[in-house]
Amino acid sequence: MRASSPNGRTPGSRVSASQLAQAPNQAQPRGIPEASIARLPLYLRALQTMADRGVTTVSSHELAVASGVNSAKLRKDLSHLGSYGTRGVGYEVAYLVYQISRELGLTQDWAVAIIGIGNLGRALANYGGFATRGFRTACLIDADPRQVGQQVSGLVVRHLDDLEELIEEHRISIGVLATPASAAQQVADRLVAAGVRSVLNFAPAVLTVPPDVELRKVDLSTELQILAFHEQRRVSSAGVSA
Amino acid sequence: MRASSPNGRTPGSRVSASQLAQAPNQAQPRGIPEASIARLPLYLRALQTMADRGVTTVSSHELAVASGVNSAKLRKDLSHLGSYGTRGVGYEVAYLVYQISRELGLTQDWAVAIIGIGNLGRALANYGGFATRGFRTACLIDADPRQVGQQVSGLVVRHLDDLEELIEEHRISIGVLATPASAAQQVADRLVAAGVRSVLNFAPAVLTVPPDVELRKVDLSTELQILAFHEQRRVSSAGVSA
DNA sequence: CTGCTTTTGTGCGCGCGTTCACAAACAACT
DNA sequence: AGTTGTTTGTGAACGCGCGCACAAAAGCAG
Repeated sequence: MRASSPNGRTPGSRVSASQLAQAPNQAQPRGIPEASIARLPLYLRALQTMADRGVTTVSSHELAVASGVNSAKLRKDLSHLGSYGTRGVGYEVAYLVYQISRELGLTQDWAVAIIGIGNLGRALANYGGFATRGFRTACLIDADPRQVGQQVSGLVVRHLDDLEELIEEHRISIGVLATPASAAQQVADRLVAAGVRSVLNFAPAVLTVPPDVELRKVDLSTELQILAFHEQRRVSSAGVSA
Repeated sequence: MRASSPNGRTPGSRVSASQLAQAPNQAQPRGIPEASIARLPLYLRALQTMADRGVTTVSSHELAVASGVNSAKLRKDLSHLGSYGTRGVGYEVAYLVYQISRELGLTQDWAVAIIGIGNLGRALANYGGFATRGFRTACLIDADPRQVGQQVSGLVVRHLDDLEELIEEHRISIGVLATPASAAQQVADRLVAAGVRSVLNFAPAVLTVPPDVELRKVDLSTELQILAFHEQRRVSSAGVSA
């Protein structure tokens, strides 16, 4: 086996104002740490893989290795959603899958709208990982008249003008922004105004949304730049390979 | 103006074993905190936008607002790469752009290989954000014979069999994995064996790499699941809107 | 040259998250 | 039933990162 990968971090930046400086961060009914929540999808995927292989029971150590995290961290994460393990045995895979799915809200289906049907938007529309995890891509929206009317992944691309109407019609709860950076804030504003309170932003722009809107951001080039930093440090500290 | 977005987090999970438990984490020559590095690309983008608008000088507060972070945090981040500000005035935009670029290693160009030319791989290949930031997509690789030979974004897709050869030929330093989850580990192994020490993984799989390889992960569906969690909590704590 | 304003750079405290380490709990076996 | 072995759940310590708040520094005005 290879070296373990013990160090997981929050995957994706939470940009929402869920814990402002002056907000006393009042204890929620079920206060699961944000860092734990970010790892639940990881566990869920590992568990589903195991379930597919017919595994019925798993220890914290096995699941930790499969998820690439520390086993103590894993147990603490799971303990936040109740005591679903049996000491001396481990966890029942199927039951744990259900509990995590329930906690993440994946037992219901969420209607997702993708705005910006460029290369990335099209990739997201075709991405199978959404549908299998309780997310339903309900509508595709673009501002370019040449895109409108085209069929992508079984859906007809609609025009940005109809955004508000489409959101209400399809009961969209999550908006995915794959627009150019210049249009992102404007579209985000309209999404928020139309009632969407969860936004996933792929556009390379800093967005501002009201505090009650959850905004997450994925920046592809940022990731590459962080890699470049480490690569560069390696090169400069070692010798330059001519 | 809108509500500020004060809370930035590490954008993307660092999965590499750069700080193992027993490793004493020896002080590097230039020990810039990982959290700071992750924000540098953010500052850089804001600064370049300002430079394009002709702004020559910027205060920490202005730049902080444009980047969506706290101004003290911003100053501390910048202080890690030297004292490039003038008290009472601010920072010179052009000089700061240069310093951050240099620190991130963006003054040299990095050859990137994208493996897996499906929807996502194609989107990445066409993504303009890479080229403008010092990254050069040097080759596209796929295992599917039907993809091989096709032209995508000005490059001909090559077969996975030639991976090692292509990496050496193009002096690839960064590998981007956009393969199905089932193939990701196998390809990662070959990348590492061929000398690639920076890997960006888009496949929904937990990869294991040697400790000296920097592995970062972007998981699209994980982000959606985290959004779903918050959305669900909102729904369950408030009343259900019939 | 002196005093006032602005903005950087940073010392310090605080809170969160991670990890170790151990006791409680359960199964299996004699 | 008692004993042994395994694994969970968690108390406690540690370290990192964030943000406040302030002193040092630079410009500017008179």
